[in-house]
Amino acid sequence: MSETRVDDLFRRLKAKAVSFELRPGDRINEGALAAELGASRTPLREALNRLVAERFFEFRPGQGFYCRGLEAREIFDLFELRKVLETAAVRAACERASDAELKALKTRLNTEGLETKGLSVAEACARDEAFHVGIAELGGNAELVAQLRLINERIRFIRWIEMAARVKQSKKQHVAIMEALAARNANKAARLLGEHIEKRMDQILDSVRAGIASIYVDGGEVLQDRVLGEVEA
Amino acid sequence: MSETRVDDLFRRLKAKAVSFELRPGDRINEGALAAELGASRTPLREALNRLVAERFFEFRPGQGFYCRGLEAREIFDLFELRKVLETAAVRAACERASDAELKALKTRLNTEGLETKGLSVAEACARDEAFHVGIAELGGNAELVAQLRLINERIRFIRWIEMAARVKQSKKQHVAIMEALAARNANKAARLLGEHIEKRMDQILDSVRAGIASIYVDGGEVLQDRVLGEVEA
DNA sequence: GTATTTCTTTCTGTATACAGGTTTGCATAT
DNA sequence: ATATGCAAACCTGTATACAGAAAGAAATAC
Repeated sequence: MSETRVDDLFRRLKAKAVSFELRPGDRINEGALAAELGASRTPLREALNRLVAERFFEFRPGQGFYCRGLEAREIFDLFELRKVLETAAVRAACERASDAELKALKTRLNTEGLETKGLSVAEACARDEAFHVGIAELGGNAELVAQLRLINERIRFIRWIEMAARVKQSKKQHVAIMEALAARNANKAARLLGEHIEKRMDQILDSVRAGIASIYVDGGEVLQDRVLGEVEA
Repeated sequence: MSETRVDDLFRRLKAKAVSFELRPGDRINEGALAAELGASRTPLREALNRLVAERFFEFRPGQGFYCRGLEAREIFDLFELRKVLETAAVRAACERASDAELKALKTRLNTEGLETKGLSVAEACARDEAFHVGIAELGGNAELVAQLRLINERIRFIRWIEMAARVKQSKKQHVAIMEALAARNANKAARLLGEHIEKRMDQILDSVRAGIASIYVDGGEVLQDRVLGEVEA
């Protein structure tokens, strides 16, 4: 058996939760959802239990499963945590990465990391994430990378918001980070990366508010498919 | 319903996995384990699925669930990650914690954090963890704390080993860290805490080796119940 | 004696059934 | 009109049943 039904449900449910296609606080009707996804309740509940552990759903005894909320505080903490992990990883990368690895990352950034024109929000965001995860991987700590990946999934919706709303200046910052990393200047790389991630609380608050609006107006699925225009520098 | 059977199984299975009462690589026989725990396979599998997400078990399609391994590399990465999180948290605590919170932590350290004589390994280790988590909580990032707690569970066995094997000098270090924290000296607190956590790779390797021995000799359950003697300074 | 194949047994993967609790809607009373 | 109590519908929590795959054993061929 190459992929089990639980794994399939797990992925599909996570996608729904990441994009808030299931809205914050929504109670899950197991029977209905199982029917919709073409499975029975047993594997559905197994997948949901995994997702509870990953914080995409919560479980209330006697009441079943609920979609995660969208709390500004939680998002803020996750961004801060992301900054902690990524700055530590880039320092480690400055020490540990091989020249070949650094060169490969730089090449990847140049070939697929800088041009967002014509991409969907989801694709552009995926490339942004890929660069950041790419740095983290050079730090050589697999647990840190796994943790970062999980955090990225939980804040992805907010990054979609910011990507769609704001003109992006992150490309230049990415280049600058890459340069500091290539020069193995740990302090500079960590400082640049930290500043790059750092968002002011009210900005996250804005994004959360915009997120809630987008969820309840569009249904949320539209956002990720919006195509980025020429304007973005 | 106050506690569901899945939650109960979840806790009990996690305890077994933390202490390696289920040995690394052991295949789980669902029927047998369910009978042993007085439940049926359905809630057992739900609990196991949560624990897969928390990395205490792994799942191989068509073969079922396996107890996690005990890999030196993974332990090393987790210790490094713990250092990253805790040093970041103590810096945040220096900035954000209230005087009252700092005082309360210091009191707790003095009343229950320093005297290990007569305690079991598990109890002494729990107090050590409590102090570290207490610092992290003052940093004010709930996600970081949750992550740290999970890491602590995954490396608890190694800390038992080290607690049981080595004379502990950590008390003095705890006091010094607490002093730097109370003085809100972020750099010093972070440096001391980082050094306190840092283990050399070969030391972890030793502990992992000792752990594997202990698992297959004692069955592993004995270790945590050993009582600490007078010797430990 | 070793390797290979087949057969048997066992266990997993999932559906379904059923009991008990929870929610919801309605009716009644204040 | 709002609150309270009752009843019906629904949904969750868990056990069990069954099909199909994997592991193991036995037998045969080399």
